[in-house]
Amino acid sequence: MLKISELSEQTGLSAHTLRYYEKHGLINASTRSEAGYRFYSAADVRRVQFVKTARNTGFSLDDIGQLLSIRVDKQSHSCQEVTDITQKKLSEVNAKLAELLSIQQTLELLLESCCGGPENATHCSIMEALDEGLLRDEKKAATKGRTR
Amino acid sequence: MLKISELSEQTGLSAHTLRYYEKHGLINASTRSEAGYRFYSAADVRRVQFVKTARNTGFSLDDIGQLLSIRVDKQSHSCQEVTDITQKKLSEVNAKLAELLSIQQTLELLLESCCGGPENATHCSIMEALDEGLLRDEKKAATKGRTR
DNA sequence: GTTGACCTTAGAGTTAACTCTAAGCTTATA
DNA sequence: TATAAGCTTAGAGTTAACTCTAAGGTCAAC
Repeated sequence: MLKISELSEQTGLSAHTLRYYEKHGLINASTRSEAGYRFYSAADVRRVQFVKTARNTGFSLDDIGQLLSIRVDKQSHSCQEVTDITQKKLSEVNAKLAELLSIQQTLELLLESCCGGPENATHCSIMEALDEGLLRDEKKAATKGRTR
Repeated sequence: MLKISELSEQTGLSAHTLRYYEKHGLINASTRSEAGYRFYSAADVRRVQFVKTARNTGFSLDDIGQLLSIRVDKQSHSCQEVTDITQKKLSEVNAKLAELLSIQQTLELLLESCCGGPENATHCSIMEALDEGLLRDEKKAATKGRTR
């Protein structure tokens, strides 16, 4: 049986976070001392590690709540329920990735366009691009054609 | 001169958001009516559009505050200041991308490993992987070798 | 002159996942 | 036995960027 500080050490989660997870119904100490101190069994530790792994895999605490309720009674749940949760998360991740990749590309283009030197920013092409809404790069390519 | 609702329509930002940006020092209505109504000039509108573009490019409101203070006095600032802000943002984006790509890969592996069917989750490989900390895939490859 | 749409402000609420604080027990060590 | 480290709870604070509410003033139209 581990005290909360020992569980914290084993899992790398702070005691605060462990209590927070408990308050949100994700984990529990299967016993308490007379004085109310939490004591964690080996099964408790495995559950906490499950939560940590799921967290590292990008699942929200809400998702993890669902996964845990499947975990404690696997017979009553299907693989499809598990893949549904996983697929939903993957879709979210893919959406976020698409957004970030677009931003990354824009930032790289901006950095390429600017000298980055000590001269003053009067003609800074990053500032100009932001002023013109970025997209005008294409729209104005014919009309104005300013690059670099 | 535009009223706030008209500016909202032109920019796609809600009147609430425009007031929020003002409260945080990003924008301003250059004049007010006697009754206190905000009126935005063409220059005001361009500034708001700059903010919106920068926002779409991933910059935080804090970053944008810095960019705006360069924008109003370009002579006193260098291109390097602008690229520094941009580079910092790109680094953040790259870090986030790396994290998300790793999560994406993990989720894809999980989905590949599971049948996703209506059978019960007793032997669900996603649940098993989360139970075992995912990484054990490699570590245990020699000892146990459970895959699929 | 009275609706109704629009404007104002200050300030509270939202989201997610912590993170920290305060006030007060408990336990181990010297 | 006294001190310090560690535990308890309830609840507040943090972050970012909104988003909404309440209470009330203004303005154009009928």
